[in-house]
Amino acid sequence: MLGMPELPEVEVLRRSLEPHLVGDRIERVVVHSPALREPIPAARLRRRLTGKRIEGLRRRAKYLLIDLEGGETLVVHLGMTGTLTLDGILAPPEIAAEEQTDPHEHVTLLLRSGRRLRFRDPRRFGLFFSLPAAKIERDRHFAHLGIEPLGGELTGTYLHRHAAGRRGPVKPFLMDARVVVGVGNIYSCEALYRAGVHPARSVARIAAVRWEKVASGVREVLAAAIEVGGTTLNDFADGEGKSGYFQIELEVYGREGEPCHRCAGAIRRIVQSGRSTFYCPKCQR
DNA sequence: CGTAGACCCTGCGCGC
DNA sequence: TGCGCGCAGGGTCTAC
Repeated sequence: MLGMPELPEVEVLRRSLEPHLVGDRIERVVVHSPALREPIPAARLRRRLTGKRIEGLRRRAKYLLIDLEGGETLVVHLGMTGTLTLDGILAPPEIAAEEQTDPHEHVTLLLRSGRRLRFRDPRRFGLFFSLPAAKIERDRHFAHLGIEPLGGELTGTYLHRHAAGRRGPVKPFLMDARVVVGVGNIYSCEALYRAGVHPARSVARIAAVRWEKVASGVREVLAAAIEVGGTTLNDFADGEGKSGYFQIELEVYGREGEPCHRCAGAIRRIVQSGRSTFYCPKCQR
């Protein structure tokens, strides 16, 4: 399985759902199985969501934020295997036919339009809860989060400054959400390949010019993935129920032993912080 | 304080 | 062919 919902996938989902959801209204909240990484607060959701109009969809890091009339915000995180699909006109027949018999469907929101917004997550790494919009910034899921990678703040200078006083390798540093959000395992590998920086290189040993390349590597690989519609995943489906679709070409991730597209040398795999890292030992120093 | 590791969970690929 | 094992991993919490 290559990849999972990372920032580009969530952003693509947001864009695809927004025009269909805004203006619709949540008629009923049905929680089929509350068991997730954190239990779904069924009673609160029923109380705060029922009857509310959907005002807009935002994204913060990999969280999808659905703003509702009255100031409540529905927070959805897809974890590794979560999907959010809108059925009715838009869902593929096999999903529509399953109705609520799908054992992995955790929540169904019945909308006034007659459509249903379904959240399913077999591996249960996702999150589904709500809170007042005004409290998001102070909520423990959001309070520590760093900058958005595509908001214009991600520069070499920013990374260089945040690396000061730190010692670890650059790849886990890039994945640290306190520094910059939304850079997961796949895209951190791809960004460092683009930048020509070795994933095990200490952040204390990266010069300003190279930090600039790391920053642009992150920005460019994420922007490219969003443009293409997110990387394809077996488990991922966009808001209209299509499973995966187009895919940006991954240069290193999942390509251990295969030839580097630039130098033809073998891509190598190592483990950092318990996670697979792929890189080209010749092109990345 | 900064970093490393455990944990949550199930589908799937692989080896025997 | 069938089965069992180990890997996949974001985010939060705990341990050092």
